[in-house]
Amino acid sequence: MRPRAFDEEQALDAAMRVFWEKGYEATSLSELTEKMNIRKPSLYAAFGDKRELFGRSLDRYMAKHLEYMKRILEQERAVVPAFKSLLNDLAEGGSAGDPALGCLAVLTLDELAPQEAEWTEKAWAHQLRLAELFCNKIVEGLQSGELAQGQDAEALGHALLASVIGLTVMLKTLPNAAFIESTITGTLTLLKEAK
Amino acid sequence: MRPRAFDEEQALDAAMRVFWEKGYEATSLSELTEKMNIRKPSLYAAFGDKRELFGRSLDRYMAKHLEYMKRILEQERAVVPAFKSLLNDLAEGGSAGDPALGCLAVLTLDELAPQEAEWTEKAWAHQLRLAELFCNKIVEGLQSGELAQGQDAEALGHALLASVIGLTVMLKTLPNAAFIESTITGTLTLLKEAK
DNA sequence: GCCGTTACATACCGATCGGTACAAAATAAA
DNA sequence: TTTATTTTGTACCGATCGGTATGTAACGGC
Repeated sequence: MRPRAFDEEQALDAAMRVFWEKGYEATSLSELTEKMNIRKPSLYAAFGDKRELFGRSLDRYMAKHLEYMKRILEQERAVVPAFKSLLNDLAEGGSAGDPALGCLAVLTLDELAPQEAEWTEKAWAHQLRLAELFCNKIVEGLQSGELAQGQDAEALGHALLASVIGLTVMLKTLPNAAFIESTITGTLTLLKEAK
Repeated sequence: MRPRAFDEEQALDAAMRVFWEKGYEATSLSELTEKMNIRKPSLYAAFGDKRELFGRSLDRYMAKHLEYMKRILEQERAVVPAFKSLLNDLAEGGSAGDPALGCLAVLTLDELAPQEAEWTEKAWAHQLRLAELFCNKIVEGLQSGELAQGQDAEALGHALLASVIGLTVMLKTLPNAAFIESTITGTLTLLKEAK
């Protein structure tokens, strides 16, 4: 039989990027086929309809994003420097190199909740995984003695998640660097180091 | 001449509510006219096109929202209880009584940035006003001696803004109350009280 | 070579999108 | 009561939306 003339993963990456930039509603089939460089029947044969394609794009995004966050937190042993580099990395555009892109999972929550339960639940599950990541890192810091005792790891992890989400949204408008830097400084005071 | 058969402010409120629930792209003229209870020619005569109507809805939202935030922060003299009640109020749905509604200004940033510069700048200006509100409140706390000295009011104010934005997005998916409570607890540790 | 099967590009579908032409209805001014 | 002016409801506009029917091109198996 005739083989695919396009690479499926590559096309999916292109679709993910468009959804990431524009969100679900503002993304048209025309733009998708253009950026994916395939025609509509090929798209429907390979990915189903627009909804299904978005679902797969979102899954792909979250998998990559989770790995990315994990890697950054693991690169630094110490907790505070780890979160510091995570926030700074966000401010510099993260894996995509563009701070104004924001986060597809956050955009999904904001744009599609509470109407599209299936996707917002997926996107929220991703946030829960991030929260767990953060909490674990903080627990490490408490056990190693880097962080001052008596802090609520779960509360701090959740608060850091909220901060990361907020910072991501802020960055979409490209506010001045000083504002972002100051926001990061303030956020990091959440974590009290042992003296 | 023939007078208007509808109340303009009331219609604008209805429009604001629809945009608030669905965002700009997912809101159709049909739904707008239905919820505003007017026909399309009346809408266009009174508000211009969809873009203009959204602009006026956003302005109205931001004005109300800013007043609302001001009022909450002013109700409590002390800084920490003030922010505590602000965050709890957010979690209970704020002025609209529905946590899942989120914030129209945040949705505008997330959905329309960086494509629609005019609106994202407006929505960002609103965040700056909120940041100033937060910073001022913190400065008060530092001057009154409620807060421990040596804290960076600006950094904390900005970090609180990020937290509020993040929390707002979280609430759109109605996660369980314990998670939210824990997030609020963690966020409030940003503010260190004098002993 | 041929055949069966699959992917391809073109051209098209009904529905809905944002937006408007038009004429009837309602009022204030004269 | 007439007239000038504005709003209203209906019915419609071209464009674009997401999605598909159809015929042809490109391959693997034989």
